[in-house]
Amino acid sequence: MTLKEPEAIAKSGVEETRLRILAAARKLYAERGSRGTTTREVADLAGVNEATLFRHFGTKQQLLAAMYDHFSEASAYVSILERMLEISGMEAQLRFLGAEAIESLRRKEDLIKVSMAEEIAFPEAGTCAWRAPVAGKLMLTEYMRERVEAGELQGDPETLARIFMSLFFAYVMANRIWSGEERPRDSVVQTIVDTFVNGARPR
Amino acid sequence: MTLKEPEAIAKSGVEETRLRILAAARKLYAERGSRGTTTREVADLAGVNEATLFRHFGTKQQLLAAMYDHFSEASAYVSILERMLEISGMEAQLRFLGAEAIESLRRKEDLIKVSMAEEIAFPEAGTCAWRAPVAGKLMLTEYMRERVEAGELQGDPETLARIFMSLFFAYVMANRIWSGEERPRDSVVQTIVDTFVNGARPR
DNA sequence: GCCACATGCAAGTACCCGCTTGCAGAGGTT
DNA sequence: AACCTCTGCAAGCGGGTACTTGCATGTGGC
Repeated sequence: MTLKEPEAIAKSGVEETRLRILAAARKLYAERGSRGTTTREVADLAGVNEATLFRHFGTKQQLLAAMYDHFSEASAYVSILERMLEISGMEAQLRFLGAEAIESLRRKEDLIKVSMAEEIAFPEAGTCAWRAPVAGKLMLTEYMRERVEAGELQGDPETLARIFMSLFFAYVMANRIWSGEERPRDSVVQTIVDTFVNGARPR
Repeated sequence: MTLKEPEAIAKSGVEETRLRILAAARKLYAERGSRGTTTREVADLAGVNEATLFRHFGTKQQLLAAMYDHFSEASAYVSILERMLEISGMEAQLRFLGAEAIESLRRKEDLIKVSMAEEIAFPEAGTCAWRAPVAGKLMLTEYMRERVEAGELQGDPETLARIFMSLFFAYVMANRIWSGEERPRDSVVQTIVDTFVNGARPR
């Protein structure tokens, strides 16, 4: 612990402080929006002095941007796609993808709602929060194109991708409002994918 | 203009003031959220003194509630359902419904986003803003039940209703984020309804 | 021992916001 | 003319908020 990586130890403390602040910001911003949350509250929740918060991030808006950036998980989508392709059978692949989409959306539901509301006032944050879903849609469009060319699906690939994602997007976003009873996740995924692939017409 | 309806003339002026304030509140709240908007700004945009705003609505929160209440159009759904039932053929009915849903959602997109972001901080407003969609889903569930009993569709009616509405909900909400090119509305409706009824599998 | 640095602490600045108040004018009613 | 109601205007109150500053403390590296 003496001379390996000069400022690593100090940095690790610094980094942990940063992370605590970012986590606190996410929690409070998600609950009340960035405008409904004071920097003092964020600092308190992070167990940090307000001055420290400003020394790290400079501005409340820069803190917001840093938060979106840190929690966007844009890279996660690639690994999901890779794991999906290891599964055989289109419907099983789509079910896997749907389940992952629900998990991902649910994890970021709070951020998405905040960014929706603040996208006009603070557009950078909006684009940042949406970066991952947009990337996901691009990859899914490519997948749909292959399915269509293979004769397994029909229609415009981009529209298919959008419809597919819409189903899960709306399921998560509107869950609290529309839900009667909460159904188990796998059953929901099964129903949605089945309807997407086969439609609602009786067979 | 002398003695018909004693305070009607005065009231009409009063009513117009109220409406101007409500419209201004909607515009600004939609742009920046209720917390991001000051009562002074609302009053200015309405061309009204701030004191007048408070004399009308008492509190900023009461203004917000009054705004949701005024713009919710909860009654519109009944007439849409009635007009839909005059059309013959399930797919044509669903296309009509989808087109109306897009129009209605687009008109209220701003309010929905505001209420989404504020539903935790101010739940009453949320329920108020969602009253109309919830009522619409109930009616649509009933419709789906009839289609299923008639053998025209299969599945759980409530789930079918939810899937159907989700498709249009997400289409409007995520339009700005996902859109490549804007497609004509009727074409979009056609594609979505067709996929809902027949699925994406080639025929 | 000394330096560099991250942090806590306390106080403060300069503004902003929701909301109130008192007064005055304008319009219509009786 | 007397009155009532709606409104504008200007000032202000109390509290909050983003952000700053100066100083003290502790910790690890040289």
